[in-house]
Formats: sequence, C-alpha cells, structure tokens
Amino acid sequence: MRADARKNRDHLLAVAGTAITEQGVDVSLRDIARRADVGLATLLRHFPTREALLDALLRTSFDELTARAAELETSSSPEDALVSWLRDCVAWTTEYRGVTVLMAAAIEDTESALHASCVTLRAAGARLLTRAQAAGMARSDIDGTDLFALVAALAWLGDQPSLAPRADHLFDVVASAILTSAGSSHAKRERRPRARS
Amino acid sequence: MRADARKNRDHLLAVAGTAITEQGVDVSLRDIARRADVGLATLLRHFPTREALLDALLRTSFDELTARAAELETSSSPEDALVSWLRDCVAWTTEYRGVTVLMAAAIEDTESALHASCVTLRAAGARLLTRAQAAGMARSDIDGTDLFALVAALAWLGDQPSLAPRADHLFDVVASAILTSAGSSHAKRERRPRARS
DNA sequence: CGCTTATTCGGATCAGCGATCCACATAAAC
DNA sequence: GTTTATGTGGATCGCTGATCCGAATAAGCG
Repeated sequence: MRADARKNRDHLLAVAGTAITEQGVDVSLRDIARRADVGLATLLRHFPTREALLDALLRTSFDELTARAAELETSSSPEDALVSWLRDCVAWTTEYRGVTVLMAAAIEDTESALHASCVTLRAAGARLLTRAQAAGMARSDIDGTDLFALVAALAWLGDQPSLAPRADHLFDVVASAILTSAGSSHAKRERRPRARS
Repeated sequence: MRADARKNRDHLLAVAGTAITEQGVDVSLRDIARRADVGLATLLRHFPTREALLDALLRTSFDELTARAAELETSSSPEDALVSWLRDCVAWTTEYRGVTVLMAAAIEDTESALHASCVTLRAAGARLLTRAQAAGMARSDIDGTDLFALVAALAWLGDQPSLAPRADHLFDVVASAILTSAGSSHAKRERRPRARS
C-alpha cells in the first residue's frame, strides 16, 4: 500500500472513531469523509461498506473481549466468569451506539465484514456458558446462540434512550434467568398449559 | 373532510397496511404512494410523518391489546394473565416488522403520534404486573416500564432474522425471570458482590 | 343549472444519503 | 527525469422524506 494511502486510511479510522462515538454507527459516511478532509470516494474505497469500516475500527475491541473471556475462564468461578463477561459485552456496546443491529445482521451473513468477529465472540460466550452449565450454575436449555441473542437484546435496550435507564437492572433480571434455573423447580413450572397457537 | 380526501385517506391506509406487512415499517413512503396511485405529497398531507401513518394503521391493534389485558385480568390467574398477555404483545409485533424501534422512541417522545398508544399499552401491562406481584407470582423489583422494555427487547429479537428462531424460547427464559423470583432464594443470590462501576 | 370558493391534489424541486465513474494527481520504480 | 501503477475526489446517479404552489375539483349557493 502506498504511503499516502496508508496515511489516509489511518486518519479515516481515527476520525471515524470520533464521529461514531459522538453520533453512533449510523453517522453519515459523507460526514466522516468531510471531517477527515477527504473525498467520499476515498473513504468508500478504503472501506467499501459501513461494516468494513466498523470491522477495522472495532477489531481491537473484539479481540479484547475474547481475550477477556479466556482470562475469566481461568481466574473466576464459572458463574462469575459468565456473568461478568456478559456485563462487559453489554457495557462495551454502549460505546458504539447502534452497533448491535449490525452485529445481529452480521452473525448469519457470511458476506458481512463483521461476520467473523461476531462468530468468534459468540464462541467465546459459548465456552463460558458451557463451563457454567457443567458446574450446574447455568440453566442447561440455552446455548451460545441464545446467549448472543440475549446480550444483543440487552445491548439494544441500552441503545434506546427511553429504555436505557433500565438496562442495568434488566441485565440483572436476565442474568438471574440464565443462572438461577439450574435444576430448580422452575424447569417444571415452566411447562405452561399451552402456548397460543 | 371532503369526500375525495376521505377516499384517498382510507385507500392509503389499506395500501400502507399491505406494504408494511410485506416489507416492514421502513417501507418507502414513496412506494406506498405509488402503489396507491397517489402523489407522495398527498400521502404526507394525510399522514405528516411515518409515525402518524402507523398510529392510524395500528390504533385498532393497540385497542385490541389493551382490551385483551382487561379481559385477562378477570378471566385468568394473575400469572397466566400476565404471561399470556406478554406473549400476545410480542406475537403482535411480528406482524409489523420494525415497529418496536419506533415504539421505543415514541414512549418518551410526547410529540410522537404513537406516544399515547404506547403509554396506554404500558399502563395495561403495569396493571397485570401489579396484580401478579400482589399475588406473589411476579418478582417485585420490576415495574411497568421494565416490562415494556423487556417486551420491546423480545420483540426486537423477533425482528432480527438471525435471532428470530430463538425468540420463542427466549421469551420463556425471560418470562421465567419475571415470574420465578417471587420470594425464592434467588432474590438473595441476586445481590452480586459489586457491579463494575 | 352555473358560478364561486375553499379544499385537495400531485408534479417539481430540494437537501440528504450511499454508490459509482473516470479524468487527474502523485508516489514509487527504473 | 521519465514512466507506470496507484490513489484521489468532484461529478453524477438513484433513492429517501420534506416542501411549494399552480392546477384540478368537490361543495355550497343563487
């Protein structure tokens, strides 16, 4: 890559980081290009899609989260490791308003630039979940995909200005649902008469 | 209102209903106008914003949901009433892909055309919740706003193609969190050492 | 019925978006 | 210093919702 191209790329990433922190991931790409004193076409050549830009921008964060999962796996109890990692994930998304929707779309879109990162994240969560389940600390009827979905839903809550104030509390509510049902009587109560067809 | 205006309004509502069912609430207003053989300006005069259009279109559904809440309040046990009403709410949103985001925004935006409907819905849920709490069937540390947020989050899950397959299962998980903590030991387990500041 | 008036309509236009094209500028290689 | 491969960004496209205003028309009245 040519030196000037590299410089533009790096500068664009820096500016994009600022813009996204300020305005969320839906910020206009034109705005980012303007703030970087660069043509829109240049931004779009370096990062052909919004997902590609985010992938470059967030890769470090993704890596940190997966590393943190590995670390917690050896340093904490299965229960604490799972819950505090989930908490970290949700807390992280608050720095990038709107990223949850893109991640939810990317997790099953193999063409998305964010796909690989999302899959890796889900796998990291699945490991912690399996460990907690093996220890009897987490309900056994959920898997990594369920966990990903729950974290996404909680992160989405935090993205909605009107619901965000409850996000922390509802995290605890959902966390209790993941943890507490392990072998409890609820597994039986849970079987309700009949779902509305 | 002049006869031709009324006709256009009704026709637009019918066409909008079809279009939104097919493509979700983010369908282009221009498309709706085109399909109704009407100018875009005409659509926007009858319904100045997307929210206004949805409000007119969904008012019936909103009324049905609140009526159903009242009905369940007298016909079912506090627990069943709450859970099956929540299930109805989530199921209803699946007919209008994307409506959840607009409702979350509208619940605290008094200017939104959807505001009143959302507030009414939250109140209906709050009544069922309070009743279940009084009967000791629902955890007491949540309120109507929390309930609204949880339903919104579950509905949002159903809107995401990649997460939708788990939505039903995760509804049960969340429902168990709402119900099962009533006086159980979990209330105590729940107090975790310390949330990350 | 014909005239007037208030209402409604929709084509045209605007600013915004992301995507794409291509003449031009320039770093790098020789 | 010249050549060449690479990078750039203004211009343009099709799309979005919002707005304006001359033309069309329904309703009211003599």
